[in-house]
Amino acid sequence: MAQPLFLDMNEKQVARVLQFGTIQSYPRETILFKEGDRPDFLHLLIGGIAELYKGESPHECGLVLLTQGDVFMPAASLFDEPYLNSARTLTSATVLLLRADVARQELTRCHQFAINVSRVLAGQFRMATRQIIDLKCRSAPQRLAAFLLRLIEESDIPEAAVLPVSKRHLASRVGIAPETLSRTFQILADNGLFVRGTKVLVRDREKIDEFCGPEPYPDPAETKLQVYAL
Amino acid sequence: MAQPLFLDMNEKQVARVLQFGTIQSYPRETILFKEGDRPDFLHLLIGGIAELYKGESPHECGLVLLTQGDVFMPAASLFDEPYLNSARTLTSATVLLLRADVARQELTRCHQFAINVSRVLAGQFRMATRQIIDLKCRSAPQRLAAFLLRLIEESDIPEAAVLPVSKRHLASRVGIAPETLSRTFQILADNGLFVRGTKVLVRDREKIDEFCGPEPYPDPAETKLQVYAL
DNA sequence: TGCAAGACTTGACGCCGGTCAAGTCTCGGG
DNA sequence: CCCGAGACTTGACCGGCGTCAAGTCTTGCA
Repeated sequence: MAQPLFLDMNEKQVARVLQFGTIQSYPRETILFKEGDRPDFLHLLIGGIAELYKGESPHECGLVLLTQGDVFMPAASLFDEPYLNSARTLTSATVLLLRADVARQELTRCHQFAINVSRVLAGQFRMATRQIIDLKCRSAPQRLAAFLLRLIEESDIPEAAVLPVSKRHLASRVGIAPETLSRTFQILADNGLFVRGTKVLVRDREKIDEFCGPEPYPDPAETKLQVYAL
Repeated sequence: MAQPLFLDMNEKQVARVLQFGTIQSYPRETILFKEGDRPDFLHLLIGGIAELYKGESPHECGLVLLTQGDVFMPAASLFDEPYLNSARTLTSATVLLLRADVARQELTRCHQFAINVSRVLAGQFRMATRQIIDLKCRSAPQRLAAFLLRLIEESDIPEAAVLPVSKRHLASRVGIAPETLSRTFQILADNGLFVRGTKVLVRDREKIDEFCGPEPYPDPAETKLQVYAL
């Protein structure tokens, strides 16, 4: 596991953070923590998909999708602030739980760990900034297209991808109603991007890039601040 | 200046970061950097008000307002990533310019600086998260009310405040058109929050808190991750 | 294999908020 | 003192997206 949090740390240092850590497997739709909670653990997602979300059942809305390798909200865990949002698994998932107090201590003890934390936080901040830009500068169809294109970048299949979550969750992540999502797929089909079932397919790259509008997401090759979140 | 970036660092360490640093004063509406630029400097705002924004003149939109003590996008400067957005002064402003390469080196040299960077980034990330929540879970009037209430928290006058920027910029920050802003003030007036000219006044605290909906912003007294941005 | 529950789609409709256009108000400069 | 430009407001209109209500399609399970 090339965990950015442990980059360039020696074995002893890593062992110190992992001390008292446990690996847990959860079924789908398991709540990991709720907004307002005090963080006891630093969560590292090892497998499966999880979601950060806000609000209660009829009015909840998704904030981020987390995939393998992602860290949950170190901003809260590492500085002992209450969570701003809740988290749950969407698929069955396995999580590495590190004790927050141990991690916090390592922050003050190991310089390299502090550097790594900075880098991870910087990456997450840029992700968040991009999402703000998306919400403020793009229409719903543009946001959806941009999201799908990013999905395609990260897939191994060229110019295609598979939806990692249900359309309901996808809608929530993109910030639209599920009904609107369906209709929006039709709009995208007219612009070179097709979705049928869980398969996503680019038929006209140029047209859909154009449709997306500003910032076709900066060249990922340039990005040293690795973040896996969607 | 109680700059969180320099917290608990000794004089020598601070001096090293400040080396080659310069203080600049700019008139209003000066562009400090543009999206896509490579960061040469780490900007610290010493006085005045600045804005992070995205896009070109007719389609631009404001992301954050920065005030005294704020750091501009360390996520970009400290890890040598291109800026995701542009920045400009709104009022005349004075800025401390630190060389990005010097700061980057200090990150790897001084443990305490790395810790401070983590804390600042964590605070900025939580700010960003809150804004995402605002955009996805709140209506325009709720966002505006929440923004004004936060302004009031930070003002010295109890239950009142003065708008720090023009209404056009305020509208842009909240994510609505200037015309909508005007109309929205009337809605807020019916709910206990009055704005006339540049003066903001709470007449019915309970009613406006209720109107704001979810998350009346967590008790600032609890928040150790100091951020001044609006 | 068949049913029931949930996921997804489609249609009708309404409202929030954006846009365009025409005022009014403010303020600095000739 | 008046003018003009820009900030702000007000009104009319419209389109995007949410909501409600029926469908249809999928899937797990008996």
